[in-house]
Amino acid sequence: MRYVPNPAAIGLSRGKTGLVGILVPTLAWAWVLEVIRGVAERRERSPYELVLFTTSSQERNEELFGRTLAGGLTDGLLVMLPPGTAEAFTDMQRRGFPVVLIDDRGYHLEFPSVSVTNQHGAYQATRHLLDLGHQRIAVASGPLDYRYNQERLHGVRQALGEAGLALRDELVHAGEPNEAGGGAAAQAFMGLPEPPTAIFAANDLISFGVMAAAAERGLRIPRDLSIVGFDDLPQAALARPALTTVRQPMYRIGLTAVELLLDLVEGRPPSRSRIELETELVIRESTMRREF
Amino acid sequence: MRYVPNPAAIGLSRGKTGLVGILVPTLAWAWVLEVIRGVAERRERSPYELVLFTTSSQERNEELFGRTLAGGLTDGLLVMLPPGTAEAFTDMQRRGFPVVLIDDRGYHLEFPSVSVTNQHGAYQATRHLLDLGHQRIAVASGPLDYRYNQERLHGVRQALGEAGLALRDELVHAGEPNEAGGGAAAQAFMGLPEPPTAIFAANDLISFGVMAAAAERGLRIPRDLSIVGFDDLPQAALARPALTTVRQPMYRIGLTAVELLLDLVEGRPPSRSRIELETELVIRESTMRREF
DNA sequence: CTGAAAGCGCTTACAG
DNA sequence: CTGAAAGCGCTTACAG
Repeated sequence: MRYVPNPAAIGLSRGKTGLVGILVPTLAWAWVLEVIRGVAERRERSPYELVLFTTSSQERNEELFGRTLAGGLTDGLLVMLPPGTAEAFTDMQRRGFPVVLIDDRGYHLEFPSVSVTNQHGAYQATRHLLDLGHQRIAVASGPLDYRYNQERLHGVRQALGEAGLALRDELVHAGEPNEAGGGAAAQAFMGLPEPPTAIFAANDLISFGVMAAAAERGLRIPRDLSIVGFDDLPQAALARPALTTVRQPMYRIGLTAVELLLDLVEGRPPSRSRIELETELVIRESTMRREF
Repeated sequence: MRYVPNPAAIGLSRGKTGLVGILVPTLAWAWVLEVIRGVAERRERSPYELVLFTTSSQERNEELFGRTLAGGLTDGLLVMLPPGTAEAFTDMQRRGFPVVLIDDRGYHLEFPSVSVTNQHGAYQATRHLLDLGHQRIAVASGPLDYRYNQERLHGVRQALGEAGLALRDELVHAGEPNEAGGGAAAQAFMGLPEPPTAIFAANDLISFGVMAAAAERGLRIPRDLSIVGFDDLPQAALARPALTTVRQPMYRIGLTAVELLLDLVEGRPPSRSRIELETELVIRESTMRREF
């Protein structure tokens, strides 16, 4: 009556563990947590439990993961992949172990994946700035070895190109994907003979760094400088001024990714294995018509 | 060479699974995520993996959990316990299964637990308001069947008592622990013949609701009304005005709780089994000297 | 000290 | 259709 089957025994005899894993680089980023929330809530309607793997300490490298995971701890894995750490997972994937990549559809064409329209999002953001009369638009990017940063840069180039403008080298800064990187970018741009009138930042944290650095130099946002971010973190709406940004549907990314993974784990052919979700431009207070 | 032992087989033969679980009511609350971050990062330095259980859908009730978990999925469990759902865990605990409660040391005296100085935090917040000259101080509480809300209320009473003041019934409102509850409390208080000049809210979300409702009525914060919250959510520092609040060390709660759990799981006698962490009053912009 | 066997608690293919 | 047996991949107590 109060019988509870032993999961380890079931796992051993059936060759399935009833666990599904998610591997994240860190839990310190708000958007990672939103993805996990999407995963966890969708998972509740499935018989699988969720194992949370983190890689924030360097010791747990890809080999360790390849082992732990390929060894049969989980039946399938969601991966937010840091660049250059794909080999172990490629191997797992080849042996038929279900792996779904989140937000990295570029590098590993053989993997099922869920990502967002990075290029189109950046395109929309840039169009918004162009529509407001801005011509000198700079890009405060994160590291360009991340595929999605490349895609966002392409989106900016595309919009500028359609307007007959080129993106000059001095108006692109690739640095850390956080406030410090934004500060560095702002400093570089503001030292230019002709500083930009608007900045597209590859994520919201960079935007906040730009805003802080601009404020320090006495620049008023958006009057003196328009800023668009990317992500729509919870802080974006609360910042002063509230940040215009490209929203990523983090929760839906997580939800979609588990659904795809569960299909693979249970042997159902998924309807699509490379899914791209729409971003959305959220216009708030940090952008305005160019007045000078 | 590339041998990877099978966790299910190890688990079956050794009677240990190498997994440790955390059961949370929801992932929608920022502070829950901070606790998880503390747990996950501390866990990295251990051989255990982390299973994330959520109860946000009502279907997964305590019995289901008692079964899944007692059945041997994990070697130990961290529990953020909703009130009145303790029975299954009490049972597990009695049978020697390691369970550590987070933030609920009141109800279940037999459990190891990690909590914060709720009463003292509220005491400090209230003292701060008294020091600013406030005499009519109201409490916008969450549900009083949560032990920590009771403790916070006691802290307020204690500070008022020391100042020779009593907390009158009409100055206590217990409602939902969110913005809506804060709005309702504000409405109740502002309709009073003698409205309060300061409000202690049992959490930050309630504070935000109070602030919004006050703003709607044309009250300026802190000039017309001082507000203190509890939690120090990320939004607290970004709110307008920035919220004075009692900080809970969420990250450290998580970290401390896993350490305690790992001690129990590995049979080490923990140094302390009922741990209370210090809160800290963070004074920002939402409180000021009473001027009328 | 080494190595073969039993056992952990299930599932499933198979004999009756 | 029912029930006893084999097997999943380890660990560990035990025989040699």
